[in-house]
Amino acid sequence: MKDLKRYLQKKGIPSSYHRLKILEYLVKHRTHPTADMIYKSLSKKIPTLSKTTIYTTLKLFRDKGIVKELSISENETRYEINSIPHAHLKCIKCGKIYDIKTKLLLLKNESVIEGHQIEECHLYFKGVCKNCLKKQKEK
Amino acid sequence: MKDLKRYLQKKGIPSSYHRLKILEYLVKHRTHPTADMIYKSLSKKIPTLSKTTIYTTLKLFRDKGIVKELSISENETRYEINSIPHAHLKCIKCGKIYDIKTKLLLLKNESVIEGHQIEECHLYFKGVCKNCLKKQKEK
DNA sequence: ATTCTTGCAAATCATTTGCACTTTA
DNA sequence: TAAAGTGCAAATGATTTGCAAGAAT
Repeated sequence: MKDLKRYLQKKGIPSSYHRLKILEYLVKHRTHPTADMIYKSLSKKIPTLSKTTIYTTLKLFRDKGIVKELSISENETRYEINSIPHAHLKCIKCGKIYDIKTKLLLLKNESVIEGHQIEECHLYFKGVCKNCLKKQKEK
Repeated sequence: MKDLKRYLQKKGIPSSYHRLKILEYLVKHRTHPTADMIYKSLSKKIPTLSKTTIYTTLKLFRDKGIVKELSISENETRYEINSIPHAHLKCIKCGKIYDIKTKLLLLKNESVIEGHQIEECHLYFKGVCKNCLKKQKEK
């Protein structure tokens, strides 16, 4: 918890109880949660917590480079702690999102492709995850 | 227009005036439009057209493999005629979406990655498009 | 005559906003 | 005490749904 506090400060974000808890959640749950998932989980222990704070905090974290927004889901934004570049797979059966190792995303910031200046690179797969495949076979 | 009609029928979709017009729009405007953009443009000439029809038709087209949905924009779904695989760049200045040629997306359907069965592959870039770069330099 | 297509209005759901209250430096 | 953080309720905006009317086969 102290580490998280220091981490926020290093990123230029004054730490508050809510921010620490949201950051802690993201560190512990590498499940690419939605704002609502974070809210539902944290509000059990922090009844006064509001969704607005979740949204405000996630935007702040994003602007400071602490989290990344994934638009792999059509209707909802998902969040993950910023880390080494990787791809994502969303399972069309169970909806879970998996990290996928890849070397493709190592293109440097400010690369130029077809005349455009690239800042971000997202590689998404959709398909059936290995757990759902296993369940299918068992039937 | 007759070609479009035939095209729909080949895909197993009974053609109707509205469906043809929506398909025609998508063929002519390779701008990855939203449902609303299609609606705004077509309803000028077809005042009775409703947004519900746009949504219904786009879902039908998607299910029949005629269009692809892009979730490169956070809050809105964008559509394009299904064609050879390519990547996309969304300009963070002007919002335009560009097609990007790439060989990376030629992985076959049903490929398996890390145990998961892949059905779709999306490669998105975000950055500054060449037109916006040019405008920046001119200042 | 039955089935498909369409349109309207209302509902839904994620996210944002305005504003007032509270906490903190 | 001013600035930052938070919460509530209402607003927004994209998409969906229920249902009834219209068109097509």
